[in-house]
Amino acid sequence: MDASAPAPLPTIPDRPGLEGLEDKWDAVWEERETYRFDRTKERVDVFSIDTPPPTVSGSLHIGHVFSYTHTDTVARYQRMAGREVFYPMGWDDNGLPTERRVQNYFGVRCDPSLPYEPEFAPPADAGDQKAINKRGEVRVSRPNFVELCHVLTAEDEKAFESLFRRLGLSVDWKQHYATIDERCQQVSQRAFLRNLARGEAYQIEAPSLWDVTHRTAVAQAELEDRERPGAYYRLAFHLPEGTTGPDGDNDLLIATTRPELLSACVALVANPGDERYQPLFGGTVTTPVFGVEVPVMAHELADPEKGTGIAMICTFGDTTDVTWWRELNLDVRAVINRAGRFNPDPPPGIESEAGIAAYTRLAGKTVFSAQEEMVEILRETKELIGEPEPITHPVKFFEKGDKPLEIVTSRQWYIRNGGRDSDLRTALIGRGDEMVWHPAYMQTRYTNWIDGLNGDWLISRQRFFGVPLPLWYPLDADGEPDHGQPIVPEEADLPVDPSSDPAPGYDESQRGQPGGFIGDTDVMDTWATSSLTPQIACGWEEDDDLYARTYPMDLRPQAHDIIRTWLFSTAVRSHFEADAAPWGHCALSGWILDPDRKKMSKSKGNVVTPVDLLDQHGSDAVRYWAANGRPGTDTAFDDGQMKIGRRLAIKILNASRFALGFGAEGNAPLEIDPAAITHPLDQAMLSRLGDLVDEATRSFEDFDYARALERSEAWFWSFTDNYVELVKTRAYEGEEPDAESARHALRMAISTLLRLFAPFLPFVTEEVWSWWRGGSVHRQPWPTNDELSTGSSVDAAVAEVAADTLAEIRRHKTLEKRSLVTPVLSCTVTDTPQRIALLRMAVNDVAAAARATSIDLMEGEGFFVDVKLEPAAD
RNA sequence: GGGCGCGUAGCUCAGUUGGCUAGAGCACCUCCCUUACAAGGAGGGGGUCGGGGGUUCAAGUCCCUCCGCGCCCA
Repeated sequence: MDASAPAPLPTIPDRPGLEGLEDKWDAVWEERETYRFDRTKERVDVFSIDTPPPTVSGSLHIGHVFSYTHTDTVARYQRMAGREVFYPMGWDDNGLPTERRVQNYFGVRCDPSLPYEPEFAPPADAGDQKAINKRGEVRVSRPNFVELCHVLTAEDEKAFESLFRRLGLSVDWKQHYATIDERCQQVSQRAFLRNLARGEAYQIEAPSLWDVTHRTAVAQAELEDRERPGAYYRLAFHLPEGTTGPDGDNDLLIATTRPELLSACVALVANPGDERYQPLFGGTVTTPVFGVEVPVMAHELADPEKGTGIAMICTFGDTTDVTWWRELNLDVRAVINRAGRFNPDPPPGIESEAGIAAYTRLAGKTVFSAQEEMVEILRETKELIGEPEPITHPVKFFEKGDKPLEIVTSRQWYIRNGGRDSDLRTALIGRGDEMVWHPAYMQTRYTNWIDGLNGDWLISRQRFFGVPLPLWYPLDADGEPDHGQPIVPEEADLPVDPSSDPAPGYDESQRGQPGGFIGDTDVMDTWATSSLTPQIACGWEEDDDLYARTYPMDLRPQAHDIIRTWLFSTAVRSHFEADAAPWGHCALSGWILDPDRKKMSKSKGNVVTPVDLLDQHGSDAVRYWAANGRPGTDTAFDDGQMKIGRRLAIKILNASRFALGFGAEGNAPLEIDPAAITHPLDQAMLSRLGDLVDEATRSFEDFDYARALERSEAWFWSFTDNYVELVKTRAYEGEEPDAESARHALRMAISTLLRLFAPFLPFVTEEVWSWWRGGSVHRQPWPTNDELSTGSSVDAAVAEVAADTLAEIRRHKTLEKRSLVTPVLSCTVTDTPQRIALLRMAVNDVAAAARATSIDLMEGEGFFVDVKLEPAAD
């Protein structure tokens, strides 16, 4: 194995550089299988990582480099710390972004009712927008569409893999998956069928959030609020003859932002404590224009402060309407269809001639124009009171949509997630306690999200590119489907596509025929598949041996904005499937904040891509910047940090060249013999290095890679500025055994430092390691304090006292504006007896580094250095 | 409106269970070609730690409150 490979004869380059290291070492690592997972290792020795599969149809951006580097530093540490790292890579190509891209690129449209065409070839004019516009879209079956998705995503995946290799991710590239590939579909469908069999998945006809552009249902987790201008319209409802309302007349004013839904009004509602409306509860009023009699109800959710304090309930204007409708057992008066337009016929209850006439003016209109029309009608009937009052208010959108969501009633599939079941909710919140959160406060977001759920997880989508729901429905003698009796496939037959595969027990010719079957045309939500990445990566139900060695996984790294979606849904699936938390740790990375980036791209006319950054600064330098971003913390894009990282890498090259130069001309490998390290200053330095190793190890065990880097870096610069300068003369020309002590200590320090930096700067550390050591630095054991022991009990403060003294002499020279090589004629150091005793052990090194022939030591009260320099030449 | 996070030098940020004169890097200024490194080195200036109050022998750190910024949820 790598770790025990024999050390080669040293080859220290004269002018070491960083250029070309990425390509060189990526090829070597691949060839030597440096990061290959050894699946003979037992679970206890494995560290498995549930890598986020990036959306390949999106563009590569600097955020990928940022968070994936964080994970890689941890992976590399764990590998060196002796765990066998299971680090697969997945690609997320399932879902709407890919669907759009494939449609546009190939000029095709998916039609799930079409049968699969085995001979279908991708259109020859793919990518040629003009030609596609000319010929128009070609309709293809869903399996053919999915094939096209594979063709295009394969290209995208290459770009991602290339970037990630270049970045030096220590991924095992033999282990990979794509969320639309056959294996993932199989896992996704199998998990769904098991949910179904256990009653965790169910279908129901219910109002659900609906995006009219994409014509699909969406889940609560996919919502976002956007501020939109709107207005309060005050409408006059009419009280029964002879009664008066709070305003003392026969009318009852309600304020609404959606007057167009008046025809869908099924009740009015006010807060039970609202004295203005208490006399009306239990009674009825008549709607303006349509003349429908609706009840006046009381409900806690009605806000007395909002509008006139009484609201109209419509089926359905928003999610509160759904709650009221459900809890108050109201009628349905649906008016908006799946295209976001008003139905052709008035809803039940509208019977008056005037009402029907008014509705006819709305029929077929979009929500937007229906509102204009409705307001016009209300003006005509003088039932719009006063002028609309403009406001801005939050409106719910599908996160990928650009029109406000509507609510329509449809048959959809759900997976239970605690949104309607407090026991399950408690259990899922409890799963959060089984994971260690990095940083810890991120768990609050998880808990809060679950606490705020108000329904189960809607997983069916009326889209094409996704994993199909593995279901068929029998058709009765009239050709009507019986949704209550779904037909499921055998697990052995997965994956299935019900739009092209016949239902078990039926023949394809019976599709759509009375007495035959139809396939469910829906696909599952993307998250319904990506919530199974631990099962997918670990070989659930297809490779029990691998599964036993890797699941539950050790680490889920991800961005904090998708706790509510990816993290939570994964916890749901593992809870049901394995009765376990999916991981022991989850690490949430922050975002890249870059207010100036837009400016840059505007003024310079080009966007900085990750590949450009790697080209410009080198991978180690970019990784250095990324690794400085603390767990969970948003970080500014800063190419200044990349320059510093580059400098650090160069410094490592040069310091190593110096430290390893002694004895490198010989015909033997360089040795590190702790017994040869006899000088107190060398022993003190290594003792301090041991402290650093302890701290870096603690930090990494706590997933705080940024601290490990910061401390190692600070230590290293101090090492080169002080220790290296102090021992330089002794190492070059000192007497034995002191000279050998310095040389062995330098080698031991470099060996340790290379390993401490290896997780951050994999290329430069590997390069230097190859000069004089065998195997890959990335397969070496993580350094320990023990291995740095020289068996001495020297007070490590020797190193500080010597460095302090040297610094004073340097300061003196600098303030005199003299070169640091200016000879010191005489020098007297006064310090406390303890410190003088320590300094005495290293005073020869200090004198040599200071260019002093001798240094006098005096015991006194405090630290003072008296220096006389050789007079300047002129 | 609720929850979470943040506010420390011109900039980007460290600062652990409260504990010496609050740190680093970048930027700025001065000096230095010194055989690992000028893609370097030595030094210097720069902060009432967002405001106020409290606890304590001691507060950047703990508590309260206010202000500002960001994210999530209603």
